[in-house]
Amino acid sequence: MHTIKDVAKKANVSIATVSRIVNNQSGYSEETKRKVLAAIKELNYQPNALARGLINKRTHTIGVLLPHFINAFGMELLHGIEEKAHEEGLSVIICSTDSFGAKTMKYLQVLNEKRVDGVIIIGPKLEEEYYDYVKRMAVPVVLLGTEKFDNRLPSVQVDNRAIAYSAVKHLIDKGHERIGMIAFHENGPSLRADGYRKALEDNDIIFNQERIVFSSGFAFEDGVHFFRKLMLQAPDITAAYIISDEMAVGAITAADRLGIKVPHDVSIISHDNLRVADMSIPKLTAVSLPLRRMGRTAAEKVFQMIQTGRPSESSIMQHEIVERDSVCMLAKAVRAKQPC
Amino acid sequence: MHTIKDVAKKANVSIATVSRIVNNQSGYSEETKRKVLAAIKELNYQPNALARGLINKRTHTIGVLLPHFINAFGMELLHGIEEKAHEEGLSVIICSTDSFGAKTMKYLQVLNEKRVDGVIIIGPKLEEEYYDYVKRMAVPVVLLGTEKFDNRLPSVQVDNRAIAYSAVKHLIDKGHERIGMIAFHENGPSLRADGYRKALEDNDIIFNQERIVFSSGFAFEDGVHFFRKLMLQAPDITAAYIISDEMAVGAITAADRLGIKVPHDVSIISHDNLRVADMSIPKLTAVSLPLRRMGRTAAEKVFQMIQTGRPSESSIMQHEIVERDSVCMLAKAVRAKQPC
DNA sequence: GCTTTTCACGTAAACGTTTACGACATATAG
DNA sequence: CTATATGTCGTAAACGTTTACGTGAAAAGC
Repeated sequence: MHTIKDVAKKANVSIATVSRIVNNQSGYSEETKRKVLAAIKELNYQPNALARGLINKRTHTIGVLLPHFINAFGMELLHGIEEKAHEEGLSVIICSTDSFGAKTMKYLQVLNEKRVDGVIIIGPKLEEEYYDYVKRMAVPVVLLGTEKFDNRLPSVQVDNRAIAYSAVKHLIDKGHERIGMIAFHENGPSLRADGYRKALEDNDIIFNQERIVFSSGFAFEDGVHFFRKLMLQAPDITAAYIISDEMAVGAITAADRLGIKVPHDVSIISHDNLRVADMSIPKLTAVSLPLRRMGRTAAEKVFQMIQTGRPSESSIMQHEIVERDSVCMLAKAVRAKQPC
Repeated sequence: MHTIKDVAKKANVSIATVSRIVNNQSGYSEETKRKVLAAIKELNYQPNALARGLINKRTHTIGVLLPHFINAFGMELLHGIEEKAHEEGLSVIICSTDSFGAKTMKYLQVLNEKRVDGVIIIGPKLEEEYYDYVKRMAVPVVLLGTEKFDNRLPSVQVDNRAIAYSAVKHLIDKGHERIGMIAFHENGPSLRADGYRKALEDNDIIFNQERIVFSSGFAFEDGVHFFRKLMLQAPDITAAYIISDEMAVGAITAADRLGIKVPHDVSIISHDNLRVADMSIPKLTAVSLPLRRMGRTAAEKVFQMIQTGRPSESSIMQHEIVERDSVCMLAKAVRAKQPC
């Protein structure tokens, strides 16, 4: 591995001149530039980013913390981040904090020691401990997720209440009234459950506790389990809003076993719109989140913050409903009993 | 951000002593150790990895090149890599070489400039250009993938011929004889198509060109398209080996539209055994690849190479068949015409 | 009690860059 | 022709560590 000194020697100039040429600043003749460039090519010299970083205080590297690696959801975000980051000349170090806990702190320390230029934290919420740490790190941090707001730090998120509202409104527009929901079990009040409730109220449908069920996860298995539970609790529903695609697929499987046809007996609208939404039978009508774009935006924000040194605004991304085959119209006449 | 000097000053010792304590070497009294540790804690000093790397020639960072980010397949591999890497104290930089091409070269350069300790390259094959470059980088490189062998570099792979053989053998064991395949269209001879053919031959079933179809991709859409094509070319098959889960799901969708029931009319065995295999209806019987473990193994190999300085052996990972619901037994009596 | 070993440190060079400063030569202005 | 500006370069300090080497004191050996 050659250093700038080797190049300088070979080109018969000082290292300062080589440096100037490499960083193309001014202060040299065309003649010497040629010589130096030739030497660089011949030795195929690559500047040492460590030495550069040491003096410039820029590593052109950001860290991404994401829980539950495997999740397709996080992957889309990560993809967006990586894409944008590399466009801006940033490398990304991934830290998968699988079992949320002590590991995260370790990762933050590593990122700090490596002097990353910024950090993106994916996840529902930010523990106080982590917040304190990143604050002391004094690098740009942006939050990327779907759940709680932490307005002490810039974030890119979606409005879960509005999303749930849209989803349920869509079902209502299709003629459904007895609408179930598989929500996520949180400590505090659930934004999505809120939106669900609000949509019902705004359309003069009375809220029925039995029609909402709280899952402990977002996976396929949770879908089959909690859909069964939902149908047990509220057998008369004609539609359901399910807060992840995987769960929705699980619900379809469960429905299949229960002899319930989707969408003929019960319509399903899901959340996220990942690849799998397009692969199930029937294809899922879903609220689509611009995950890739969210990742890009997060990367853009850290980049901006790195450049300007001042905190960025938070962004709330728009969602949209993409209609496929898991929701069907319920004619007013048949609303009573029959399937559509 | 405090440096070792600040700590030294605060503890009234030299920076050398601080360094020794931080790296816990010998050469100081318990007394001074206490003092220094106290100073470190008070300033919450974190050593600068750049400066360390500069002098130690170790960055404790590896790079991972992976094409087609989005793919769940690559994600499993990446997950394994990340897991093991962090266990060994290595950070991982991801480089998604989406559009295979010029981007890869850029990434390699970046990794080189950042002086990563090792590189893992995920992908079917290694272009000559990249090979030359990584050779010049003179860092441990391991190949991770499923396709071609490149025995100039250590790799972790699976034996695709054996896998195809197993898959087809499994179908034969279940009583099938007219077996189709959706293979991947490659320039050279396909290992998987080879295994398919061999399994037939070994069981005295004549190979029929019409029963094999070559896809240009591995995605859902390819599955629906090429399954349709397959059924047009060879309407009499009772089973098919399809080389990706997503394609298999696509095939089921296509079958559904064609009025073909899986597995009653045609059985399907797929490849990879990703999460989606468990989520389709019917659940897919599949050849399971230990992707996570493959990732771990790859990371382990680079780590080993970093430590010892000598190249590692290549590994071929074992596969297994996990039986679910997409393959059914064909009784000898009914082999002629009826479904099972 | 004197030499030798051991221990606890400090000094300074090195890692590979960037960059402020100064030196010298040439061009420009008066 | 002198004074000044401009352009091309080199020297050396700095970034934050690690580590070889040296120093002095205390401990050990005789």
